[in-house]
Amino acid sequence: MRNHTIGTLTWIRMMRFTTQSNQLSNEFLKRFDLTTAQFDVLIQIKTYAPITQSQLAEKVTVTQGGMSRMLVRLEKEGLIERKQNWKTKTISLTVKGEQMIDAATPSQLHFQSSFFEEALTEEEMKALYIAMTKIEKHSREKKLPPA
Amino acid sequence: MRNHTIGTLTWIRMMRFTTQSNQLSNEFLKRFDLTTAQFDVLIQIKTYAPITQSQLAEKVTVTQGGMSRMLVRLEKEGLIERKQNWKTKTISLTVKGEQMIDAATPSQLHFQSSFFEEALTEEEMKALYIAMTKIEKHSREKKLPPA
DNA sequence: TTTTTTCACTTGACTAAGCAAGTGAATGTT
DNA sequence: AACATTCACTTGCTTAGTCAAGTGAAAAAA
Repeated sequence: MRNHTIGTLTWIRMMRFTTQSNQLSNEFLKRFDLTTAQFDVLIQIKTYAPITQSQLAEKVTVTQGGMSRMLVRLEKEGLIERKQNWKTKTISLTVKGEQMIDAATPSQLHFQSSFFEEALTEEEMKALYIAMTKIEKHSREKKLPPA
Repeated sequence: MRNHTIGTLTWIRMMRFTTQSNQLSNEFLKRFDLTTAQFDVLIQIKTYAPITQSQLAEKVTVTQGGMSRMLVRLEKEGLIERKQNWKTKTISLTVKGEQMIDAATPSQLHFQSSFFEEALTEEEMKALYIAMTKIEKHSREKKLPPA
């Protein structure tokens, strides 16, 4: 089991880190009665409202089905509103939703950054940012190798 | 909504990338009848067997409950065996499980690396590896800030 | 020896997501 | 006008995971 190249080691460290940091983030957001996934969706709505479900799904890398369910939960909690508009549903925040996201945003963004800021130097962070930008873009365009 | 520092931007790119790459990875592993989560668990078992459930859970950053469920599925598929040993259950691969993981490992590891290798230079990859090692370690030790 | 504690694992109720089939309204086609 | 297509969204079934309460057997305490 020494097939592990620098690439595969990076991959598993990144996977472990994201699950770990997601868990901590969820724990952190409990004080605002939100989950990481909900925070992510709400902040997109706040930025782009009014927006349709499919556009929203695209922005957070989720299928339409997943988005449909997420929005049902958020609507049940009274954080968002959906209006039927021609054949589209337009999504926007309720007052309650706006208050929650505004309350949570500063500390949550700060918490997210702290994972990097506490472990890296200024230059390392810049390099990491550039690398992630490239990798993320590449992965969006990547296609499966043939079987 | 311009609270976005380099840290928060890095965070969301990394999150988007990992979900994206997980999805592609799942699609890729379909040809071996596996999911990414299953591959991850099986390779740990192959490396560390015989191992207990809690140790395994720790290794893949999952709760004991989550591991219990995962192993039930893998056992139902006939990929692993669990033996009651004193109060512990010891997990090991079946022949079928061993065959599957051996068949999938080379291409899956190569596929994982390709996300980085195709988008970065040699130096960038090294720097990324070092950064991820630091960050991952830091996140394991990180504690929640006080409310 | 009985009782309590501890420990490894399981389970019920839940969030989150995927895929694929289904629904229902608007728009095109014949 | 009647039928077919497209499009945005929903829904059933499944994997994957969380938390917290529950189980059952071994070890420690009474």
